[in-house]
Amino acid sequence: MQTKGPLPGFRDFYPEDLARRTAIFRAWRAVARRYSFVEYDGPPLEPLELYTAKSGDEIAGQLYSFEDKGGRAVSLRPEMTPTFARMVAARANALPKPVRWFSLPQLFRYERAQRGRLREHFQLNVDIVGEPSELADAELLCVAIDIMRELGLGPNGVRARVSDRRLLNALLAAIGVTEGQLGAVYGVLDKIERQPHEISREKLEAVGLVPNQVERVMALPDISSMDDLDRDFGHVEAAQPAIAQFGRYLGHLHALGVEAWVDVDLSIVRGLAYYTGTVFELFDARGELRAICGGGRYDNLLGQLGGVDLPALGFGMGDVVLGELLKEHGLFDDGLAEGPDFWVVSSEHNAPATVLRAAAALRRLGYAAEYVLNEEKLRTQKSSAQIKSAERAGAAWLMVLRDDARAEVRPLSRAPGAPARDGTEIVLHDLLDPERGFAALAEAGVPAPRED
RNA sequence: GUGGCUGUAGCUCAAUUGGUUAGAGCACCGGACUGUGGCUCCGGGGGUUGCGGGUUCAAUUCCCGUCAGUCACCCCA
Repeated sequence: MQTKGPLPGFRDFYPEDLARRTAIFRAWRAVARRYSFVEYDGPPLEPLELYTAKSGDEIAGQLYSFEDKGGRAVSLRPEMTPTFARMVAARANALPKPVRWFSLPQLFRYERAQRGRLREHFQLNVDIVGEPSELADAELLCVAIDIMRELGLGPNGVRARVSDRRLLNALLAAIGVTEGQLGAVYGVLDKIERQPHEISREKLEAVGLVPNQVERVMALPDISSMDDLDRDFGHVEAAQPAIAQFGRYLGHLHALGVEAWVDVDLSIVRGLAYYTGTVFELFDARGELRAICGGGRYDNLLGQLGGVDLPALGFGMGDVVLGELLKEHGLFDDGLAEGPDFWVVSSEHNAPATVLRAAAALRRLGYAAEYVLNEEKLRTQKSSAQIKSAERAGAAWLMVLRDDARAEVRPLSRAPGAPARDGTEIVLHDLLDPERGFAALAEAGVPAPRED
């Protein structure tokens, strides 16, 4: 039933949903920082021309754009790169190179929603500016792969498919593909897995490739190693620099310890035209979902967008497909319950106000504390019923009041059917002093409060 | 934007060839088990069957439209 709810393609985040999102964000930030990237952000709403100027009308049809009350043509951001380019360009001379920035923007597009593709999503953006070395390319991909590792996904669950446009251009030139045919050939390679080979061949013939050229293009996706490259193109003098460069890239990935994830795949093209060098995509190993992540080197884009001639590379990783994959692998099950640290239970021997004082003291110490939020129940409800509430709330510890001066502290969780364990008695007054309070709780086995 | 499939309680699903007041489990709320627990038992709230029209004595069921979801195409930052 769907009478009211979020707009099509938008999501409500219930606490359990937000907990999953937060888990993804945590992994993103943790790994990015581990590689010494720093976080930035920009406006979610930008001038429309920021996006139409770059690639013409290519994505204009999918922009979530409108006119604001001041008559300005504006758009919710569909991607972060133009904003990033503007910000970097504005301080290009002052920033130490290479620039290593990341961001977690919420992005928007206006198109029909389908699985893994909504009108709104969060996308980690990681970019490096000012470094032409393939060491930077390797570092960048390593970040993306390390995030998979951080989330519990190994080489059996996720594959990184890598290619390089400079390499591909060199190989296509060796085959005899002309500049004018390049775009069409890219298109065929991009779809070669999803489209019958007959169609691919027809399209290649349609742009003027002779049968021998068609077969050599169709064979490019079979190249999966440096050995394959040497075998098929080792004799082509003009292709050697690009082949060697790609080899260095793979070598760095090996040294960084992520080689097990990486597959050479020359059919990885990436849709947008601005990539100039390495390109890569991360996929679930079963190939059931859309790409988890995509990126590469775009050495000319900062010049076009921001007017500064700096090499750059980056990737985007969305939360939607990633979330589906984590759900499939059952990696979302733990750590979702955010219950209180303590549940304070009243007894017939204490005044209700004592419950409030005990909870307040725990909270001042930094613990999350809860109790039955109903005065009548606080006076009369049996402790068994209160403990039942504590369980449902997911509390970690019970503080059962003995009277107005003392309480028993014990862990709530226990094996089903096991008898209740005896707790440790503490003096409530001790909680008012941090030093004595933490000491008393430590004696009962309670860890220090979490800080986050 | 184009086409296919699907819409019944918060969730998963029932309801005879079209037939009376649309049911169950889980979840939620309350209570009992006469003061330290996941069990068990009892009770309760909750639906204009997505919405609107049509056919019919009668529509959850058949037809049309619409909205939403989903899949494919287009596209993919």
